[in-house]
Amino acid sequence: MESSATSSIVEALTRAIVDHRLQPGTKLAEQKLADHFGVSRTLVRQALFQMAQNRLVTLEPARGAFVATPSVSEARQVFAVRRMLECEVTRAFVRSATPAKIKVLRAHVARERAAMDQSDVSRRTTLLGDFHVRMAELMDNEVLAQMLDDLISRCALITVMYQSTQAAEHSHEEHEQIVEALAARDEERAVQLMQEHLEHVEASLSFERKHPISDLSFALGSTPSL
Amino acid sequence: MESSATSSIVEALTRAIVDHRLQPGTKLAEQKLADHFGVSRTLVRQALFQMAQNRLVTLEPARGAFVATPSVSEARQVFAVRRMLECEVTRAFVRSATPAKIKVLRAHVARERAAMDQSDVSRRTTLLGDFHVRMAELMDNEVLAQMLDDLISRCALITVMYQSTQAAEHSHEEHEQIVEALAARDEERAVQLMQEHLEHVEASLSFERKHPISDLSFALGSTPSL
DNA sequence: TAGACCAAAAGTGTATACACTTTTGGCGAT
DNA sequence: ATCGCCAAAAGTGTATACACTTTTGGTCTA
Repeated sequence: MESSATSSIVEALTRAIVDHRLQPGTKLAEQKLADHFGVSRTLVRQALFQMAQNRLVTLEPARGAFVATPSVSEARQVFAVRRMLECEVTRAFVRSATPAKIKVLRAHVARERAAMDQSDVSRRTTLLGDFHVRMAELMDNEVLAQMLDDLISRCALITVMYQSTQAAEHSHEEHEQIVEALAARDEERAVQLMQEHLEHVEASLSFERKHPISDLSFALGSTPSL
Repeated sequence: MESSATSSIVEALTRAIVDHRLQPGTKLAEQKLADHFGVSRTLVRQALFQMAQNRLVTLEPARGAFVATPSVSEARQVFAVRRMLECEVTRAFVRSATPAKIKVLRAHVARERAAMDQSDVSRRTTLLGDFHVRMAELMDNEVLAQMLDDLISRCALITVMYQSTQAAEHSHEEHEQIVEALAARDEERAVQLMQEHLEHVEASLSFERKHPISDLSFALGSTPSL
């Protein structure tokens, strides 16, 4: 039932949104998407419904689906939740830290570094978000990991809307510091750094709206059709 | 688009599951539900999809939808997340507490009391869960509130599966204590109580499986059709 | 020229159709 | 009696059809 057709549409659209090839406010017409992916509207509708629950898309009755445009207030709320949740995740991580887990995080940060050096913007954004998901995954708590994954994809959309581009390097450095504190099993420092990191990310958002137009077919042009 | 037809199906099914009129493992056949609600399979499918994302329903490819049967491990994960999140919610609540907010919580606890006294099992279960959602709502954070709402409906399912019936009274008393600590703005005590409360609830789960069969039309019998 | 109005086009919301998969149940063989 | 096998029934997955709503764009009027 959870046919992979629908999920690959979700993934393609999600990537397009998170990579800001589809800008907030863009209309997502069902038939056009269906044509593009070579399927019927049925599957597209399922995908859009699903994405509406993730808040990456908003549905307006009888008017259709649009890439979500999170408000400033929503952005602040998302970050407030992340601070609550991730500080505790950090705390719990230190308690259950093992050399193997630290190694995974170090490897991840190294990949961030590589993406930075290559100025691969899309991959960089993804990896910076994934750092936080990795931590959650390492706690052996699926529920937690999926929750953070949702929150962070919403953050990606917020970031796209509001983040000035040069903040990435700063985020990466803070990730490195956090990993070192985790490796040292310095709980208070790790929590403190995580808290500050999230505050920095939130503070770096500019909260002034950019232009919300975009061409649908162009944005999805490079996507494998189905 | 987010037609209220679909959402009322979701609500009806959700209540039926949370009130354990539909037991975990019950097959949810699309055509039967469609007949019952007087709509086409299309809308039922949308509803089931949505509920699958909330983890109240699981979808097995080509086999259909079933009321979820959360594993013991998933139950523990959900509670672990709740402990992380709700301790922080409690902390933040104390900081932003006002007499008006305390009043809302007291009123809620009073409603719990009433449901207890009337032995209204279904309402009691709902209210005991809602206490935690109320707190989140009072923080003026929609994102947080909805997140907790999701977690708690999963808990309702878990509770149905694993909770011994007499634990409700205990939960209610603990809610009262928590509210008093919040009213006294005693942050550490409130957090401590919340933490213990969630530990008690988790500890009270018996983790031995009950019988998973059920008759679909019967369970939904009292539901308004569409 | 600006604005209101209306018909055509485009698009969404729901139902239905149909292919394909799983389940069911009976029949024959061991 | 039990197991395996196969055909019928039931059910899911996707596409299409059609009614109804919104949008578009042009014409008529002031």
